[in-house]
Amino acid sequence: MDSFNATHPLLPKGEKVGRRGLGAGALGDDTFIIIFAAQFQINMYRTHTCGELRLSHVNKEVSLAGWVQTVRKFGSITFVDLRDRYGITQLLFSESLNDTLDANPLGREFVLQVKGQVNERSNKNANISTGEIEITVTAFKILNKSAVPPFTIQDDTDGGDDIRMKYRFLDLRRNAVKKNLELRYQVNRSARNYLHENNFMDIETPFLIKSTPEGARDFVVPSRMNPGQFYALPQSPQTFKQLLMVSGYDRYYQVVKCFRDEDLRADRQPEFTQIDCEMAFVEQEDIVQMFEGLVKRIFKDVKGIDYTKSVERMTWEDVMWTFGNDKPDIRFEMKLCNLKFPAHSFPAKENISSLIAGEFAVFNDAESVIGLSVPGCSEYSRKQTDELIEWVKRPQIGMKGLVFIKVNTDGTYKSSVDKFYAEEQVKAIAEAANAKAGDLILILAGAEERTRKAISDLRMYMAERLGLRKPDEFNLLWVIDFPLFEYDEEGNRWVARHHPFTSPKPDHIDMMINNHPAIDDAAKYLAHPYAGIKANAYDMVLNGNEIGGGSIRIYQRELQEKMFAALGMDAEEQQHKFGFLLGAFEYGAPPHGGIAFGFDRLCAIIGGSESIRDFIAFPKNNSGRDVMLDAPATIDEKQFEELQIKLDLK
RNA sequence: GGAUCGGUAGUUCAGUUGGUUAGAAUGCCGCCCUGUCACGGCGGAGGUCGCGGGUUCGAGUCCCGUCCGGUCCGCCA
Repeated sequence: MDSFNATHPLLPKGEKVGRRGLGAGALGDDTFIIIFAAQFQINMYRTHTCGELRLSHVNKEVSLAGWVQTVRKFGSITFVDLRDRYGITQLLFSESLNDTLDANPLGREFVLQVKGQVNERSNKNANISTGEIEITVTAFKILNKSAVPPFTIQDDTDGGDDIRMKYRFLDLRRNAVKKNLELRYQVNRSARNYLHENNFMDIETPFLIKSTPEGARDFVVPSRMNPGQFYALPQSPQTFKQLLMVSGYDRYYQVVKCFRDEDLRADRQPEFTQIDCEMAFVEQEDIVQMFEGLVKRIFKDVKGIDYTKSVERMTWEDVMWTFGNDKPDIRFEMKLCNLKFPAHSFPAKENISSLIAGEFAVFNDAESVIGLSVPGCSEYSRKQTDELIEWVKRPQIGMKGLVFIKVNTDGTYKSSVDKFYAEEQVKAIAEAANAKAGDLILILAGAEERTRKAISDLRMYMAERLGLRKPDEFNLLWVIDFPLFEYDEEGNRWVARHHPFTSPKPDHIDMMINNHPAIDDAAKYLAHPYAGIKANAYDMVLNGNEIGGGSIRIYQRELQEKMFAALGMDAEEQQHKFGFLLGAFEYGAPPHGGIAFGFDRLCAIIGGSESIRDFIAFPKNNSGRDVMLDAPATIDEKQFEELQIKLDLK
């Protein structure tokens, strides 16, 4: 079995192993990055990695270890591609090893150690970095066999998502996944370097904390030592980082797991990672500048992009008005034309509904009528416009129909409402929509909230169709001045839009304190003074994705109590849930604020992918399951007994 | 909680209006091959058509239920 000749030393005589780089690189030096590792002598198993050898190594005696990618038998010689994390090196087994190979056949994914000489290839392969050389094997040892993998370990694998997730440890061997994890690590390093250089301190906060069911559902963990009681896993380290500010650690950060027991999406996992940051003695402007710097640094370090332009800022009202969405993609224009809207939604805006005055009942009956000018689509065929109509009728969008106006290049107009409006009127609408010759104007009508969301979705859909969402283009945006409150129609109460620790704009504090929160009629909520209170909150948006959000916090006990009260929490409940924080605010809490970035999502966007699962080593599936572990699972009877818990499943 | 698409060989998929023995590619196994690198050539094995029920002379195909997976809505301070 053992084809490796033990009497042969692994290495040429006199050469020492392994101390050249590993210690200095991996342990101490901040400049250590992935690619350098390939240049270190590794250890007793190998002198080089599979991505390392070049023409300059010719004639060297080396040993390599890795996985068998392919075996190509060619008469009496055999080529083997040996793969490790760093690359692929071709091995040549010549005729003299045939008998040994026959006795010890190699298969895909076998773990192999070889010793041999580096030789220049007669036929070079320009596709791989080691393509100019090969190893003429003198001895080999099968370190471990492998079962035939259920899918091919190649860039273009034949495996589907399901099987790859079940065998994720094999999937992770593939370049396509590996480069995503490398990118994730680079983003991590870049962020940590930037924050370290700016005097931020990484402080760990606990994972076993108390459940405070505001917002998302908590994951809970039963306590054996305290029967009947439960820990919760943190949705974020929010209160801890605020306490750290009270403690004087004025610049804190953590790359930290957060947990939310809500349904999943392609870009949502039950456990996910945030770059969580907090600063003391800051105003919004300090945060904005510091963390623009962070994202720009990541662009520079990871993508080599110099993001020199200033980051745009828009208020929440402006983005909702202009794009219908609080995380607009501003890589392209396509601004909305608000033809009709309820007075309460955007008080400062002039109503131009006279433009659509006429006999068209759909517009007349609608609360809102919003248009969108799509560049260069006036030539759309009947089939194409029908396609768009079908698209908005899908249940996810839920509109009843779609009105379009073609602004022809010859200056004429053709619309689906020609019989209701004179050409002059159509022209006026087109001008209001800022349409140019050759554009196609799409108009939706209906209830304000739904229509605004639908037109925003349509805007993204059209941009996608037109190829305007370029994955290699990055456009940052700060959305500021969010509403402090949001009305929860189901619970018939006001809830914090960001979280209850977010401070109101100073001018709006009076408004918050002097208006009782109770409201009987949900329909009245938009007219309620709370609807107009703005928060010191900000989101960072990248290419139509919210990548980070934060706020300047409340740091005075009295104001925090008013805030809790506004959310319907009486003094007793406040004390029970957040007594520790209110107490801390009495002992010299400094003004402070912070931000948290969705690390997985940031990596996915920078990596040009829609799904964050590609950037997580061991992700959960759509139902929150780990299909590799088959978790969650039931637990032993003994464990239930220890916890003093009895199941009573409905 | 809801909508929608899918489940056929180890894997990725095709499979007509319901009709003979369910196919292809790839992977796997065997033999041949001294410059391959998506090697090539010849041969072979491999199927509970997710599961259960129904309609029918006959079901991979139609119907009902169920399980699993993808995407989305609700939800995600």
